[in-house]
Parts: sequence; C-alpha cells; structure tokens
Amino acid sequence: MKGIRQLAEHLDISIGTVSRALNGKPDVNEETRRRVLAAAEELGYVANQSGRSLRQGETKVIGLMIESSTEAVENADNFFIGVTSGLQSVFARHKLDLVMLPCPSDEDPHEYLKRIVARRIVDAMIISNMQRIDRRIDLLSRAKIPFIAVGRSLSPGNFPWIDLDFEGVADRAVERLVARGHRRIAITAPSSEVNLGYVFLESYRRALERRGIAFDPSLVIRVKSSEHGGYQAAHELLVLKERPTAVILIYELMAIGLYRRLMESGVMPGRDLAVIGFRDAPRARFLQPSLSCFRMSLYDLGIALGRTLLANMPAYRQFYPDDGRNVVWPLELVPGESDAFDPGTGEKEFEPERLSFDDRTVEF
Amino acid sequence: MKGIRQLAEHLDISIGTVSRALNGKPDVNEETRRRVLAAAEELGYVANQSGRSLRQGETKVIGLMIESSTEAVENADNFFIGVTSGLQSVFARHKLDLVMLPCPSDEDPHEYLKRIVARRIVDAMIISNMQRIDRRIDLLSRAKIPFIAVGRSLSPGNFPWIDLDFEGVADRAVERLVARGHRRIAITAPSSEVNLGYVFLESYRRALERRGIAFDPSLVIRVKSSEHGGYQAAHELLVLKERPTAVILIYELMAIGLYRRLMESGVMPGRDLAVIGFRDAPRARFLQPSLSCFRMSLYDLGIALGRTLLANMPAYRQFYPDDGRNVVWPLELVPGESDAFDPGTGEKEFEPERLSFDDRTVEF
DNA sequence: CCAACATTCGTAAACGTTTACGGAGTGCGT
DNA sequence: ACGCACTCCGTAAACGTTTACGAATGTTGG
Repeated sequence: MKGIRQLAEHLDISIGTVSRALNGKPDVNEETRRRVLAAAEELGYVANQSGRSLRQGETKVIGLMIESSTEAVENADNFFIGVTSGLQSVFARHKLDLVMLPCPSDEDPHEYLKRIVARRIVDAMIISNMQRIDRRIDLLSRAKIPFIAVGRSLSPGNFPWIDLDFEGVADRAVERLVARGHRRIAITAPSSEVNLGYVFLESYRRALERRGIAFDPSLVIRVKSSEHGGYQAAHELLVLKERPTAVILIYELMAIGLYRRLMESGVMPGRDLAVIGFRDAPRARFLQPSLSCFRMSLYDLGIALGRTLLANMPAYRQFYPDDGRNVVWPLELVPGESDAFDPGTGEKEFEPERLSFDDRTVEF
Repeated sequence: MKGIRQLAEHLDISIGTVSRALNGKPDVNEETRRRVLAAAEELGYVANQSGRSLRQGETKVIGLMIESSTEAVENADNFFIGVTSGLQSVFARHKLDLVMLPCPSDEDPHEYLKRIVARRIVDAMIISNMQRIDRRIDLLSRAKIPFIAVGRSLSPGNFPWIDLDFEGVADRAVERLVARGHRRIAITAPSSEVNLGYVFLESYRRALERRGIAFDPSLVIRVKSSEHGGYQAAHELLVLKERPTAVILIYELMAIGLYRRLMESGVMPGRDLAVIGFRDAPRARFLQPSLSCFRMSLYDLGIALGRTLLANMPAYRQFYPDDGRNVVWPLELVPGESDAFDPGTGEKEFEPERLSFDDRTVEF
C-alpha cells in the first residue's frame, strides 16, 4: 500500500474524501466512511507521517530528552522508563507518540536540542537534568516549542516545570535523624552545576540550621551518583576526624557501594551509621539492612508531567483546564532498617516498621 | 527563520541552489556555497525534516524499540542507555539520529511496531526482547524496513541479529561451579516465551549433561528479573528438600533480594551458597559478597549493532563491507567472592582474584 | 571564429497529506 | 416553479524540501 492515492483509486472515491473519512471530519456520508475505514484496514493503509506533518505543521510526536551522565539522579537508570509509562497514558488519549531522544555523551546537550528543535521533529519537549543556568530554556522559549522541565533552574523567565520536593525531603530526613539523636549528618551531592544538587544541599543546610546544628562543609561528600560513588563516599566518611553518625544519599543504589565499604572497615550500616536514601523504594527495601528512603510514583509523576505539558499547549489546553501550574512533587518516606537505632548506644532502640516480603504485598 | 525560501530570498539566490549548497552537491560555486552556509548559520536555518523526508522517502532516523517489562534481561534497566551511546557513535558518522521508542505497557508490542512502521517515522529499527516466535520479524521483513534484532528467535527466515553468548555463559558458569565441587546447581529463568530464557535454560541443561549431571527441573526457578524476583528465588531454593549449593542468576540486581532472603535464614552467600550473575559488572562488584558475573561492554555491543544494521541497509552497505554477519557476542567472566569457596567444607578454599577499589582502577 | 565542453545556476515537478472552496444533488417551504 | 439550505464530495492549492533538466555563461581546442 503506497499512499492515500492508491486507496482512493481502489475505492473509486476522491482522495480528499478519503482523507476526510479517515480523519473523522463531519462532511462525509457514514456509509462512505465505513467503506473507507474498512478498505484502509484491509489494505493496511496508515497515513505517511512526513506528508501529514508537512501539511499540518505538527508532528504529533513529543520528545523526552535524556542524558546518560551519572551526575544527576534522573539519569541514574530507570527514571526515564518509569515516567515514560505515565506520560504515554496521557498522550495516548490524543494520539500523540512519545519518543526518547538520547543526547550523545560527546555532544553538548544544548546543541543537540537545538538540532532536534530546528529539524522540527517534535511538537513539544520534556527536559530534565536541569542545570543551575540552563540555556535550553531560552532556546525552547525562543523557538516557541512547548516544553516542560523536570526540575527548576535559576534561568530567568517563567516556564512550566515540576520539581521534586527536595526541600521537604532534606527537611524530613534531617528531622527524622535529629529526633533519633543524630547531630553530625553527612550528605552526598552531585556536581553543583546540576541544580538539584544545589537545591538539595541548600535545603539540607537550612534544615540543619533550623534545628540549631551548624553546617559543616566537610560533611558534604561530592561523588558520582553510582555504586562506585557510594563506595567512595563511605571511604571519605571513614577518614573524617569526627565521624558522622548518619548520611543522606541522593541515589539509592549508592547504598550498595557504601554498605560494602563500611563493612570492610567493620562499620555496620544501620547500627554504626544511619543511612537514608532517595527514590527507588523496591530496591531500597531489599538491601540489607533495608534502606529508609523517600519514594515516589514515577508513573504518577509521568501523568502529571504529561498533563501539565499539554495544558501548556494551545491545541490541548481545553482538555486540561485544571492543570498547567508548576508543582513541587511530594515524596513519601518509606522507613527501613538503615536508620533504626540510637546513635548514642548503637542499640536498636527504635523498632523499624515491619517489612513484609510476601509475594503479594511487596509490589509497590 | 521559516524555510529555505526565505533563506534564498535573503541571499537573492534561487532556492534550488541553496539546497544544493547546503547538501554539499558538486555543481555549485564554492564562493556561493560559502555565502549560503554563512547565512544559514547566521539565521539559524536547519532544513525541516518533514519536507525533506517527504521528498526523499527517508527520515534519517533509526528507531530503538524498548519494552519495560521485567521479563527479560534487556529490559532490566540500563541496558538500553548503555547500547545507545555505542549506537550513536556509529550513526553520528552518517548524520543519522537515534530515537528510543518505548512501547506502552498496555499495548501489544506487535501492534505498536506496526503503527510506527506504517507511519514511516523511522528508516530502520533495532528490536530486542525477542520472543520465541516473534511476529515483528515478519512484519518488518514484509514492510522492507531494515532492522536488527538483539537476540535470536525461532521464527522462520533469515534476519540480522546479534545475540549474547548464553550458550557460552551457561557452559562456563557450570564448568566453573562443577570444578569447585558443586553438583546441584540452580538457575533462574524468565518466562519461556522470551527466547533468551529458553536458550539460556537449554544451554544450562546441556552444560550439565555434558558433565554427567542430571537435569533437575526443580532447580529451575521461574521468577521476575528483579530484586523481588531474587528474593523469591532464594525463598524457593531454601524450601527445597535437597538444597542446591549454587545458583546462576540471569540478572545481577536479583542478587540484592537473593542475598537478603538468604541471610534472613542464616545462609551466607559466598560461603553456603555460590552465586554467579549476569551482565553489569560495576554493580556486581560492589555487592557484598561481590558477585562473580559475566560482563560485556554495552558500548561495544552498541557499535556492533549499529555497524551490522547499516551493513544491511543498501545506502550504507558500502561503508561496512566487513560487517553484516550475525554474531554471537562473547561475555567475559569477572570473578568475585560469591562463589569462592568449597561447597563440601564451606571453607574459602579458593582465593578470589583480588579486587581493587581504588578510585582509579575501578572504572570498567 | 566556431564547436564542444565545463561550470554554475534557475525552473519546475514531485513527494503524501490536509483542507478551503465550490459544485452537484436533494429536500423543503413558499 | 423557484429559491434556499443542507449533505456530500471533487478539485486544487499548499506545506518545505530535493533533484532532473536545461539554460546561460565562460573556457578550450582546433
């Protein structure tokens, strides 16, 4: 099946009518429409996207830009796959397709996005891994490409975003640890170019000071968000003169390396050092000791991103009258065993909430 | 900047010449070409992809279909991001763009691919997560869309593929374990619909029988390839009447759950049960005990996939005269602590190769 | 000086759609 | 019988590009 022309000839109908029939336009006889749809189905005809895009000036494709550095939490690994299914459940209602656009690691993300935008491959973009100053915002605004960012940025101008509640996470993590008696609380942070690293750190600093604990720069560990980074972080904690009694991880899998390095020195996580992590609860839960962590539903986040993006697109705004506002996405604390002890005595003074590993109850 | 027409008017040159200049066609004055390129750069002109695709009948986009089920190893998590950068390093040379096409979890993968193909969004496809009988092969062949599969299938007809050497992995894993005295070796396997599950299992069975060990179906543990699956797998192993002394995991992160469940019953991995895993060495290395595993370079695999795909496309075949053949991708064994003991005595009889966790040496 | 050729460029068709416009046919009210 | 509204459909233009073709100009060789 070549194109709509062949389909029209086969039906002995004009090509215009066929197009209208397929696109659900009103001025076409229902009987004719039925025939057209049947023939299209039979011959396996689907409109060529290039022709359609050219004519309509839109591609019906939404791009999700992804970068694979280990700097930021989003890039860790399953973040994108996670939000993807939420996004698609929204887009499917409008026959929009989602494509993930991986920025080559040797290409400047800004240049890459510029290329994608200029070629008019997508109608809208979802970007993440926001830098403190992110030129992509200006680029997309100028090009009038609707977009939404996962995370804020200091770049001037208003733009749609949904950010994780790092402020809340840092505050509640510190709150929880301080309540259990911790005073020296370390934290891991990615490069300060990445905005979330900056935000997370500032939130942590404020959370401490709010409770009368002085901020100690030596407790900020700059490592990659990876297993290896966790290993290095543990190493740096162990050599500190005044060793902290707790640490907050920005990525849950760092705990693997952290745990290992601690144990190599006979330091038991969950007894000698409290650990609180971030993001993937299923994984955190199976670590030993299980990791107290802040979880969220990537699926729901995907839905929110999709709705907010569409609410910012003129053609779809009508469907999402209540969306479109920027939101600070809440995280839920899932308590584990990794911080369930008294830092003074080392005793398991606080009983962790009971975990169940039944086949049925463990699904999140 | 609207289109090539505006650019042409601005230069007071015909639109045809501008196009030729930009595309490096020969019959254009070098001075003119210089002017055109300069103006295009200045005004930020980039050819509209729809117009170009429509005219040329090709999109310069290669699709990588991804599914997010936890059934197969490829879908686990960072597999796609890993091969992506290898793929792009090949595609970049031909100005081809790579897009990842996530199949919605509630849509039939075959139908999804059919839609993508029919809309002519991509010039070629990379598919993975092959089923034992995979209708996508027939679909793509019929549509004459060049493609390459990660993994084989029983579907009839020749098609380009690169498969991981499961046969070799299973054989060497069994070899290694048997050499250390193990006789009862369990294995985890995904659904038998997924071809690699079937292949892996058959390879394992043959490896056993080659060494005079009877295949015991009760040692085949069918669980999801996830942390939770690992937990369940350990549970199933523990309740067996005749408990195995070793287990082969099809996905490295399963070890997290497996380790945990074992320890909950006082069984020490690496002392009471040998474990060999699969695929991501950096992660495996930081587990405690570190996981002996079969690793590969996803980057190199990506390069091979890219080259083989292009070698199967008429327009690019010339650049890859030596590629195009199907290959069974070798895996390298990275020894760890998880199987470094004597199953009879439980003693650490075999000294594991020394691991280094220096900052510099740990990068793979 | 002329034919033959090379270089450079403009013209226009083509790719597959969608859609504004108008025409044909029908039914209805006057 | 006429005008009008309504339904349905065909015609053709337009989207932005690439490219076959040929025209115009300059160059060369005899």
